[in-house]
Amino acid sequence: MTLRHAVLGLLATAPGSGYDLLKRFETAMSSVWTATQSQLYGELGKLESADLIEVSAEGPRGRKEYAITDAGRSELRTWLLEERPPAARRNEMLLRVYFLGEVTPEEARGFLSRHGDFAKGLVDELAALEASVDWDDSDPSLYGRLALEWGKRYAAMERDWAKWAAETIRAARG
Amino acid sequence: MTLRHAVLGLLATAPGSGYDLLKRFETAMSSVWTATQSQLYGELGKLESADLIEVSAEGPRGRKEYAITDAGRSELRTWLLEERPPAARRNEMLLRVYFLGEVTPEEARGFLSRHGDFAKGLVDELAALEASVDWDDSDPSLYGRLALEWGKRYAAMERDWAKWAAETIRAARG
DNA sequence: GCTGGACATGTCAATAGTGGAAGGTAAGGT
DNA sequence: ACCTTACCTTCCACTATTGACATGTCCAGC
Repeated sequence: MTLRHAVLGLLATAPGSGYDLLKRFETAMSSVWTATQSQLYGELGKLESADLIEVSAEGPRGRKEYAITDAGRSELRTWLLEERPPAARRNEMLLRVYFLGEVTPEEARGFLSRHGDFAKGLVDELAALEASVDWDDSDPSLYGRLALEWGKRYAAMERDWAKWAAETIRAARG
Repeated sequence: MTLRHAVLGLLATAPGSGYDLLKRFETAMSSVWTATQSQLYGELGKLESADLIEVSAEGPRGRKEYAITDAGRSELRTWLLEERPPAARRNEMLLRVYFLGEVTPEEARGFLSRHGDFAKGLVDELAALEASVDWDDSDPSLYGRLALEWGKRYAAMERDWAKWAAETIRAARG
């Protein structure tokens, strides 16, 4: 039931059509949550049926702009504050690490080194992104900044871990 | 197609029945990948049809022990070395952070503080786990140790980030 | 001998998510 | 006028995942 709340959250920030929301998923939120067209339009229909959102305007080309309702805002608050975010239980990269005993130590180090390079690139990208954004003092940008900082720390952690892991393999297996 | 490779990886380490694998998913791998019964037995059937695994023994209670085939090992290697792990694109906790502007700053700090406590608990748990395990020098334990270290670093990163984030909110909004 | 718990596999219905095709409208440039 | 591009929604087929239910066997302790 998370897509539902992602949509509610986006509409709580500002009303928009399915097409608008799709763009927001593809850009600002792409590293946090994603949705495809089919999923999104389906969810909008369900949310409207449940009276958590409503059509606030209609535009050209059949465009329907949705806005969150009071019931929707209340549902969003409940999700934010009363439900515990489940601990993440899937990580494809780590799954591979688990099975790295199936290849040679050299190959395993190669895998980790590629991953480390990727994380290093990400660190730079996020730093550049942060520098390029004009951080005003409004709420949305404050919380977006917290999320961006999380990304930076995550990427740095993976970069350092990958380096350490490759060295550990070398020490243990050559 | 990741469950497929998770199963192949487990069977590459040691043969086992569906029931065995389920236990391994629930314990050793629970923070890395999960699978339910229905998914697992279904996947075992598909993998057998594709000749990536085979029944290596039958036991009491209809038990079928599966073992990986050469084709399966080759598929596993390809997945490990030639496919790029996709960047994670969903994080429910971060999604909530994104929308924290919908609640008061006090509530937002409460959310982050609870999350920080959770991460702190995890750091301790993982440290205890590490201390309790008898790390011999075999391959599986080397790579399991790398994964465990990742978990420790991840939890520590989240703990520190949550603390920083709560302080940042206090500084900006009180 | 019985019984409860662990072992073991299988099916079903429902929801979540992916990818693509189809069908159409509006606006802007040439 | 024409054409391209962006806008916008809807539908469909497929795979992945969850959770519950069904069914039965073996084994240890009483």
